[in-house]
Amino acid sequence: MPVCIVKSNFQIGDHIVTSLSDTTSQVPANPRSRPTMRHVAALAGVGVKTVSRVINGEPNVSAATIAKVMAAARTLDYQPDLHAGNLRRADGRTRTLGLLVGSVDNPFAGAVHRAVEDVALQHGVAVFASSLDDDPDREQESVDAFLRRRVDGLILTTVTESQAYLAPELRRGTPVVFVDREPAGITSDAVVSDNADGAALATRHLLEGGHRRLAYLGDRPVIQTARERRRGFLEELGRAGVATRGVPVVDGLHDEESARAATIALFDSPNPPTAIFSAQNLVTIGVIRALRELGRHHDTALVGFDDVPLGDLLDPGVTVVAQDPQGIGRAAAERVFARLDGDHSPPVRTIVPTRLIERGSGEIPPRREG
Amino acid sequence: MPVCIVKSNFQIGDHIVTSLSDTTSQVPANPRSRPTMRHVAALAGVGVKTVSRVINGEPNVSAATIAKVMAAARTLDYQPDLHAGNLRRADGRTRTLGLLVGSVDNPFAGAVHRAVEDVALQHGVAVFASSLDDDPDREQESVDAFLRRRVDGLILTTVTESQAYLAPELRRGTPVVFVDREPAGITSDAVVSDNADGAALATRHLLEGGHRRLAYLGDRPVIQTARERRRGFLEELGRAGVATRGVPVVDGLHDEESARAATIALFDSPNPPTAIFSAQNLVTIGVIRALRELGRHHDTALVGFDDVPLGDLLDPGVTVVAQDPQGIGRAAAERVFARLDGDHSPPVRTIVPTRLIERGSGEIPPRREG
DNA sequence: ACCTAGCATGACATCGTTGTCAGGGAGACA
DNA sequence: TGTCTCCCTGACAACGATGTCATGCTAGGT
Repeated sequence: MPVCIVKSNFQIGDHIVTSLSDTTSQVPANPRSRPTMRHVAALAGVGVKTVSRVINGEPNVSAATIAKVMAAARTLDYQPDLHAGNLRRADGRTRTLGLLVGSVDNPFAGAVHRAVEDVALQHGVAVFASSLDDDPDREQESVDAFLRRRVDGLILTTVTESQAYLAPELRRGTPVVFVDREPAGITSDAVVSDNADGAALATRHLLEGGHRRLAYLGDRPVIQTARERRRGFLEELGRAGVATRGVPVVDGLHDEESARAATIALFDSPNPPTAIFSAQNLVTIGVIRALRELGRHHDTALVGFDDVPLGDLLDPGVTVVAQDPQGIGRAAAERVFARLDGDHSPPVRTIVPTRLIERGSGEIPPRREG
Repeated sequence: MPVCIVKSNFQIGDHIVTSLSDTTSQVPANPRSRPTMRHVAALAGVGVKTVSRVINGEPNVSAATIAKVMAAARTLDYQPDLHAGNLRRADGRTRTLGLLVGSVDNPFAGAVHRAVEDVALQHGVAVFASSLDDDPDREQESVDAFLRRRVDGLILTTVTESQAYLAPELRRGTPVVFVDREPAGITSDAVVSDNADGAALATRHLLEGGHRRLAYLGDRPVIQTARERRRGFLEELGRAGVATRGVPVVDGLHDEESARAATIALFDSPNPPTAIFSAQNLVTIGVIRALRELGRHHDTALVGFDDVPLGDLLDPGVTVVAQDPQGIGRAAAERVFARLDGDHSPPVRTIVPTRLIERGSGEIPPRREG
């Protein structure tokens, strides 16, 4: 059937017969090889540049030629090679974007990713997504992998001490937007929640509930947001005139299990806290598990930073300071595209607001004891 | 500062001075342009091919030359262009993989994605991730975008009626692995849960609990897994000798809200079900919300297909037939790499087992009434 | 001193595409 | 009929890298 079409449409110009090697016959020699513009051109009986014009919708091609070329392209199932085109194309854009998040298997990152993808899709841009796993080496490797593939822009969550290694790339004009955590050793656009402020909000909520024996459970201090949240917690206690000496501050919790163990240890002391601020979503879940095990989930207040899936269906409902991962992802992607569209204004820090969602656990009053 | 280094290291060979145009001076003219191998070669005072050898770790380069080239590459912050190399490279691999999932913002897809990424990382392969949104057009566009970027392999969740459009690509030898849903109109590797079997397992569990008035709530029948799960449910009822006439089978539920509404409607009938099988995770959540609103969550049994985040912390705990998204992702990625490594055996269907997790909601006994 | 083998190196063509440019043909206008 | 456009079209170089091949050099054997 395709042979039919070939015969009826195909006219060989002498120059083609003499100049083409046997690897470039009118139809790819074996079906395992991929058709190129030259194959399409030969089959349509036109020059490669004309095929290029048709494929890219350039003007000044006759309707008859367009039809011939489209037919040939369809017959061969031709797909243009974006990267080959890019090599020569003036703007040098790969229409590709690199996204680095904590882990793609994490509700916060998933929402960020989805928002980025939606904005990218409108621009015809594909997204590389990688997981950071809070490993500096993985960060470097991911960024390298992105740059070797010549992404048009980067959206990064980082864990290295300094991102100065990105300075040359920034000078070359590649947009880099930091999400979730602010950059160090370099200035560039950033889209973040106000972590200190959100933590203070959570803390104030507990203080206003009458609690005075609070505890902080959070992630490792190498993580910038963890430091900010701890700062917000402690500063709010200071503002309220609560002595921070003796306030349990447990750092370095990275998953449910460590948070659960830390919580249990906390209640093994003579004067356990009446309220807990857990500064990360996995930590919050670990705390919930521990409180249930201890049977303290109805007499210990809990406010978490970052929302927890189905937090409203638990008993008690989980009060959280929720971030807006969708908003963060969208804003970050929009920054990238604004930069690509020629926005050369100084770097901006976009702060996406957090909000307190009261669901019960944060409204438990202090126990009267001790 | 960089100028210093340049001066001390740089030796110009005559042939370079005469042959290079002004656009290719020893250092990129302005810092916005990206250094190429020619820049590195000029700065190191060697030929481009030698730079290529060093960058790719090919043998037969003297230690001194290697040092010179590395120094030059570091000075210029050179990053090889993977796609340009690919154009000429024998194997034609982009070390890139396309992954299409329901939505990257979905716990099941997140786990699949993460597992795929981990396997890919071991092979030095980057992953494009896109969301399908159960939209056939989006499927086609995503696959096109992947192919134009010459991914080495595809891992796809699909929603088109037929994936025959992939036949030419398959003939060219691109590995295509279908995940979660089986392909139609084409044969290729697939990695899926046994949906009918899992649904039957859930149904049997409810029947063994003594229930006879069951209801099915599921996703749109255009989705292959939705059809399979419904089939498993109905066939199990048949095997148990329960008449399927009059059994409420509600299709087309796509999100929490529609599932919630459908559940409420179900209880608006004279003889509501004593047990519900919800065939998708968002549907399960919608059902839970509805049952709570109606105050029936402690007297109506519920088994969901696919796990629900924090399902063990709810009251009652959510009994589910859990899939193994990690296992699915890993198996799919391993199939792709096996094919890339030359495995030409016939397509295989890998079935990743499901398992029943009893947490309470599925063990509620039937109400005695009516 | 001569030959040979093998290492080290760079010139050149090439991958698939697009930018540039030149040329041919048709129609408009004098 | 002759010119001047404008539209179509294809040859060719170029993008940044690698495969191929030829060449120069050094060390080793006679």
